[in-house]
Amino acid sequence: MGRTSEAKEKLISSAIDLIGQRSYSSVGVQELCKHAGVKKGSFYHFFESKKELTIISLDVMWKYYKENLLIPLVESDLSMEEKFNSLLDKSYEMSINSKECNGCLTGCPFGNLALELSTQDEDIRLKIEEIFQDWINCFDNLIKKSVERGELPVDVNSYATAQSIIAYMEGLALMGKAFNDPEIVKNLGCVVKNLSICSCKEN
Amino acid sequence: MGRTSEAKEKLISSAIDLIGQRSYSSVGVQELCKHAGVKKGSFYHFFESKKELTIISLDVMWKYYKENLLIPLVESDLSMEEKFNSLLDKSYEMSINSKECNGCLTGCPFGNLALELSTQDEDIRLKIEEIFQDWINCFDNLIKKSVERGELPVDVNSYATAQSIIAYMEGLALMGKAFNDPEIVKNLGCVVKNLSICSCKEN
DNA sequence: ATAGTATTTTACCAACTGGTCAACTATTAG
DNA sequence: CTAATAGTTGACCAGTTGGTAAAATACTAT
Repeated sequence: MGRTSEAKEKLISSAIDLIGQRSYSSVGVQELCKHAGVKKGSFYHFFESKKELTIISLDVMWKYYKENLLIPLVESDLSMEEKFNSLLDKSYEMSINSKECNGCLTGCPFGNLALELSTQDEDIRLKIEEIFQDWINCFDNLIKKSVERGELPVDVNSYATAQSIIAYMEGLALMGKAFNDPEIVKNLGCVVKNLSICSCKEN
Repeated sequence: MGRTSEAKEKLISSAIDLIGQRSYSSVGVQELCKHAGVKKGSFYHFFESKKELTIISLDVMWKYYKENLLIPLVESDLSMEEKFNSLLDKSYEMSINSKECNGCLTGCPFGNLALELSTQDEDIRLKIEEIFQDWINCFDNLIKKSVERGELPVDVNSYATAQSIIAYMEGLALMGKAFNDPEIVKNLGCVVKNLSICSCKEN
């Protein structure tokens, strides 16, 4: 009953766009509303706060990334090395695209908000932790399967390796953003395979 | 002539404290002044803007880190592996300390501001780029000397390796902060030596 | 057709933002 | 002792912040 609305979806995608390109605190509710073509009253009809919208946006982004990139890749019949190479390629491609569209690298939205807000907002930190945890589990499974297939020695610590790879990818995104240079993301990408091959043994 | 003042130094160290623990945009000029015990008028007597204070604070922090940690370590007679281990230990120690004092990991002040502001303020991004560049050059020299001493094969790309190590350290700091867990910094630290040993060959 | 409801709109709030300015005061070199 | 100067103070600015509340409106299921 009552009328329908696209305001909620429009606000979520505005949040993804604007906060992704800049930061949480540089984007106000006002600007979010203007960008979405929605009045402030409607904002607070659908969301109890800017923080709630941000947490929902994080979920939407993660779900999208996972379903459209991660899962298809994990389920492909590429070798583990090819899978990580493909992921790094995508990373590079997104950097190039970001620079063309916005003039600068926006980096990883999860890493961005992790560094901006982890010390200030425990709810947002927990959401990001949950996302990273899910991400780590994906890679952990991928590496375990790779061990089963004999691509990797049996004594690798798959969990620590998964963590390391994500840490390294986040570090790459950070350096790329700091230098505003997609080539950094490309040139350092090759290291990932070594991380997985020779890094984390069980102890 | 005229009177002397400690206001400038007090404001710089307040900026290092407050912005380091939270973020650039969550700390206002007002709070900075209150923390430093200085009136707003004095703030703008010494700094033309919050941004200028931030850039000066970045310089002060980097100078301190370089002179008190990096240079002594580079000039020590430890092996390269021991040097990086020592650096990671320091990183872990600082995480532990940060958690005890503030209840959370504050991470790397350069990485924090890089992700928060790189897309928004080109002057601050350039200052951070300059700092990272200096950092990379330090590690590059260290690795080159290590090659000369025969600790590393002659075909390593010292510059790319230096970049990778810093990227990985920043990634570690990010994950530690996101999980609010110093043990992440510790457990993944061991990977750094593999990065330098088997990662970046010239091509 | 209409009752009920989901959404939209507008006006509003106090607190705070970064920044300005002119008057005032303490100090120091000559 | 004094004049020039460096530093301090508090009042002020316009614009913005996240958030509220109630009335108006458009839609939808019956």
